[in-house]
Amino acid sequence: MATIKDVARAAGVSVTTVSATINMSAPVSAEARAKVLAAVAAVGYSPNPIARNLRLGKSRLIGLLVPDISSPYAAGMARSMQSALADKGYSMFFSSTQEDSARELADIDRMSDHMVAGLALLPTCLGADYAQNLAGHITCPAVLLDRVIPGAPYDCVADDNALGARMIVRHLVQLGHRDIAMIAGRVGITSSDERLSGVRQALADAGLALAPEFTVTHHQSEELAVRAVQDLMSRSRRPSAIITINSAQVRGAMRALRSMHFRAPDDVSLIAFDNFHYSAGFDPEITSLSQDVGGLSGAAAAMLTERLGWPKGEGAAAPPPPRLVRFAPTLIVRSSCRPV
Amino acid sequence: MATIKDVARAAGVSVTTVSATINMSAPVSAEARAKVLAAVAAVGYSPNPIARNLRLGKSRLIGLLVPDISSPYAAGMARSMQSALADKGYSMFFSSTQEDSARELADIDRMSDHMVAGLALLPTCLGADYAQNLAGHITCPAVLLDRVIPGAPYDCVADDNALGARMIVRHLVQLGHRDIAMIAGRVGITSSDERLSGVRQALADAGLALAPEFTVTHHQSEELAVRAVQDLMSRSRRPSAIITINSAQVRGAMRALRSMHFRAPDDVSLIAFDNFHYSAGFDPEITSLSQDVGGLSGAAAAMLTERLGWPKGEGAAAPPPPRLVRFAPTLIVRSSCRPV
DNA sequence: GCGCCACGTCCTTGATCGTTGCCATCCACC
DNA sequence: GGTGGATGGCAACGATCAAGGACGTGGCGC
Repeated sequence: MATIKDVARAAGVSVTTVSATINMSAPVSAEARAKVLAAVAAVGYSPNPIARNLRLGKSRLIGLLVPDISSPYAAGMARSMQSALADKGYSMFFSSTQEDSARELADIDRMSDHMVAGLALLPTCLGADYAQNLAGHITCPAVLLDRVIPGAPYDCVADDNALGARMIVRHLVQLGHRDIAMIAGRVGITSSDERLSGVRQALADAGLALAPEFTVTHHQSEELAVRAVQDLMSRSRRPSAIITINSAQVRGAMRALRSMHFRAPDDVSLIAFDNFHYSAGFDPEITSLSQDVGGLSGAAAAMLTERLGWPKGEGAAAPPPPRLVRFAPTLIVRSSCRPV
Repeated sequence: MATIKDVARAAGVSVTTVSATINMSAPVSAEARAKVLAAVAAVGYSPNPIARNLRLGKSRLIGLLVPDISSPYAAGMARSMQSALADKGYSMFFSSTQEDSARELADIDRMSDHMVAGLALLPTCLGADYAQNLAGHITCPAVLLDRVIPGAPYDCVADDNALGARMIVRHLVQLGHRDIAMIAGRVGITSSDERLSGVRQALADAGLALAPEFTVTHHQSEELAVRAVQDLMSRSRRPSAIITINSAQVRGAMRALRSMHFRAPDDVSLIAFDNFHYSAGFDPEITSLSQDVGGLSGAAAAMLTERLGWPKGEGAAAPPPPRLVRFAPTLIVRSSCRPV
């Protein structure tokens, strides 16, 4: 490992000159610059980011935390963000927090120890005083993905769930559905809450209502969706359509229907807030909202890097206040919904 | 940020004593230890890993690189490895290389600059002299995931593809299939090559053969699988069963069949080397091999940490030679295959 | 015209970031 | 006096940055 000293020796200049050349932090004569660049090439020098980070007290590292990297939504986010940030010269720290907020906070701490410049967080939203806990651990600019934490001082990118809800409800209502059930997620996760209240509102606008016995809120796992759908479909009065909020629930719903020898859309229509690669492989193919994961990730990366590059100091303009950007989903009509 | 000096001042001892207490690198009296620990708690000290890494020339960081984090296989690996390594106090650097070996090598370099202790790599296996290129960039212990690079000086965990092939072939042959087609992946990726040659061998053992016109090798994308299956199924002589090597190909195969108004297993049986969450949501549910991703990841993490902890120096035993560990898959019989 | 000072440019010396490890020192005890 | 455990001082690790030196140039006063 060649160090800056080796370069200085090879170039016959001081380490400061080498540093100034590389970082363009001070004027260097053309002659000296040429000698330095030649020496850099000759000894195969690449700056040691560890030493630089120590000296500067900051790094070009971004921490990414998601509850479960196995979910297509999180994986898509991770892929796009990593790509976008790598293009801007950032490397990525990663943690799949397994829906465990203690782990999440601990990993944020570890990342902070490594002086990450920023964080991208799909938050677990678990535990009392979650927002406050988070604030106690995050010491750098952060961007929240998918889930809003009201009042938190971070940029946030999210789906336009109210719009998505209107799209879904309009589609179902146009098909004549009135007995609509919804399986939402854990209360307190805004993406789920917004989808639920959006559906409620959209139904109200259409003169309909989401019956309490047709409303399920719980953790969004496949198993619980299986039970929820089995329960819904064994009632004397059954829904004619079921809305789910993510891909795991779609899997669960399909399994539940099959176990009861029901079929979508013959016995019940199925529609989801979340599209995924496999939607098209199901039979029926699942009508679903496609969330703009690429758009979200791009915006998140852009907002984060904007904040990281914000000039500091006396004369500098104040950074923008926390922003919330929403992206419109697209309804992909496939074959899992049919007219009543 | 409290530093070790703050602790030393608060405890009334030297920084050396604080360091010795924390690292247990030298004997410290019970009295001093108590003072140090109290001071650590009082000032809220946490060691600065950057400074430590600089000083020691190594870190507790592991780099993970996969071609595409969106694939369930890679995501499962990432999740398990991150979890296992976090438990041992390692943090994770992450890169989704987008099936681009230049990016892969560049990211390995960046990770090396950050003095990662080890690498976990699901290699792209792309480009001429791939193994040699890799060797030129990897400067720390590494473990290869899923894809073997023959002769490379790294531990490797992989599926037992020969066994998997025998299981698949036995299942199909028992159902009376003789006209079997296989869609493999890019040549040069051992997991694909082994699956193909394993199927060939297993068929040969059963007195059958894989017809050249029923053998497709290409990059393992969904789109190419669509075309391959459309092609296979538009022949005058059609296969009675199709074997695919991964989940993207299953999606493609399902789409192709639907586009031609065929149905599995009525018109053709379908079986896959790779199980995934969504296999059960498909109709038919896909009969597939479940690869032991958890086992693979656990072994990979264990082998890597074993090497990282290997004592160095004169008297120490030599580290083990590169090891290749294979994990047996399980055949999950679902409803996508039927007797001829 | 000469000498001095001021100034700008380019470069170097030396301190520093927080940590660890080598070595010297100190004290108590045999 | 030797031994050995406990502790502190100091120099690194590789980089950046503040301060100041060297040097050439130009303006100005005598």
